[in-house]
Amino acid sequence: MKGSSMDFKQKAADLIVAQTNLPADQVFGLIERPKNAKMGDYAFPCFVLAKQFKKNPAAIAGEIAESISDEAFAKIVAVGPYVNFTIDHNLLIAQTLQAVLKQGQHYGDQELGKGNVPIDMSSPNIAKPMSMGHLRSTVIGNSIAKIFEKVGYTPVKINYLGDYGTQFGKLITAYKKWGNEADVKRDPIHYLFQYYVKFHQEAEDHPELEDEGRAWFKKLEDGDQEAVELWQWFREVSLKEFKRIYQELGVEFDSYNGEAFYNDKMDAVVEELKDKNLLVESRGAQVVELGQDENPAMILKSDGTSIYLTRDLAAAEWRMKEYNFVKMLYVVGNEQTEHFKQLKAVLKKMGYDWSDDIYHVPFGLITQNGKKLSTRKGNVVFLDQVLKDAVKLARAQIDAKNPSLANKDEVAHDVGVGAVIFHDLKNDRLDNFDFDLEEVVRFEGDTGPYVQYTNARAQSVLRKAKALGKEASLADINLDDEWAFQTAKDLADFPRIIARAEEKFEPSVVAKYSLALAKKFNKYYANVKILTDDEQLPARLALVEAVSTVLTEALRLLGVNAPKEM
RNA sequence: GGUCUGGUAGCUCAGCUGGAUAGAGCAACAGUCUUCUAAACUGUGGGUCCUGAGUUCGAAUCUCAGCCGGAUCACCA
Repeated sequence: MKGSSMDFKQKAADLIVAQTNLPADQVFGLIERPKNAKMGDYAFPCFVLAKQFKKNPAAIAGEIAESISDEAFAKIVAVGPYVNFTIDHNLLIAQTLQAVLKQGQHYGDQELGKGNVPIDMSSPNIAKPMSMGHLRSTVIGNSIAKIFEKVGYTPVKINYLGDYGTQFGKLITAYKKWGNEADVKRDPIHYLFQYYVKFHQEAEDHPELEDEGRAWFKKLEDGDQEAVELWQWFREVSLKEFKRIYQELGVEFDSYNGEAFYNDKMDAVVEELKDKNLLVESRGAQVVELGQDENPAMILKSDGTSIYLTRDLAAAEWRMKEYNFVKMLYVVGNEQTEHFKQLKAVLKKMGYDWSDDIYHVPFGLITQNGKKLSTRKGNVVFLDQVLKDAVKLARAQIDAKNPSLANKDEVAHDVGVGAVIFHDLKNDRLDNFDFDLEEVVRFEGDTGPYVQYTNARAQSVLRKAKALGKEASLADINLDDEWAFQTAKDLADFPRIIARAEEKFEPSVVAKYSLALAKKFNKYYANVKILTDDEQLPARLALVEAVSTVLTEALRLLGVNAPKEM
């Protein structure tokens, strides 16, 4: 934590402790940041001391402020009941820039834990297009993986594909009735999805279709050659399509073990539950009782077939054996909260204490025009289309703003896709939002492109400096303007921001931070002429370089590229 | 109805383990490009922090109750 503002807060706490004999951790906890920067950088409220010393807080603050001093602080004064500390600005700037430039992209790396952390994420269904909902799971999971990696863990990104289940019986039925091979080969997801939607429409008037679907699924389960071949084909072409989109998003997986992978592992779980006397018959089904107020966890339906909880139990056990995880995360919509409660509860009953290491990382629902998206009704927002539109808009923006840019297509991709990803990550995971393309693909204000643009400007300055034969230096830093200080203070916060994002499984913490830092730097840029040739030029360049380093790293943690020009 | 979750500016949202005049972005209006990329910066207007009690020296933040919205409540995933 060397070089961060942690040092200063700790220092302030130490000074208070030495003077008051209050417990160190209490003092540290009480120290806050004044909302108004003019008040100083840290403040210690003296209310708690009022009773102890039987004096009014303002008087106590005055006495404390007068009796302590330290070279780390330019000013320590009492304002009302507060002892306000003003950091030696240049000291903080110098320390922070030193830390960032020396550590480069590793600035902010920490050892908060270690071991494997499987992250169950994305998990689209075969033969269905990826929607904005899958985008959320994908980008949130991807970002959490990067954040966990930065603090010492080894993330394992698992794409738990929806590649099995009764819907494949329906799909086979639909394909055989209305489909043809050429269409599927040409545009697999599009046509397969069309068949699927048509099946549901037709089934409303012709319920016998459902029976046909069930029959085909039975055949699939029994290993019927035609059924298995069709299923494999559907899976293969779908996966190929998904991988294309993942490439667009810059997301890679460590495992594509989907639902089908666990088909042969469920019987063992059912046996285990029986052996442990946890299975009870209820209304013809086999369940695990979870207590008075809880719904029982269904393991086998009344027709004897398994259900997704059964499969998830098998998957959890298998993953424990395979990865010996220290934590396991499921990045799945909040509508499945109950399911994961049950999953954890059943594992606990089975005697697995590692159930406590499983976390459901839920996220809010995306609607369109206020209505819930429904795959079956064909009311979806296709992720593929959104990305295409975003890139196209970004390209138009470049043509308008920077027509001489060299690699326009590449940058348009980074900016367009970056805008979509950033938009999804900047708000609290649990917030619901209504999909609106214009809103998602914005380039101004609190957006990904704003952060990217800020970085591009910083890079531009560094390029120009290099052309002039100037470069950043940590020697003799003496930046005394307020904008530089505010920027440096944010830079110093980066390690703590990452720690908080990890603790809360919350990429938005990093996204908001990147916006705040970009804003501070833009003010600096607007008010300070960086490339003035004086003795502080190397110091200013050090600040610019540090900002670019941290912005780039923050964006990387979000899964967003940071082009050097745009 | 039970459980979970949310209610902050016209809109979308920040506000960390309670602390000093409640903050951004968008939208509106007014400025700033012969000067490091104006995808930026500056300024103006805009708020009963859902309501009511309680805890506290101090509450947007914690507790309880109520109102409103969302999710969910075993044989889909």
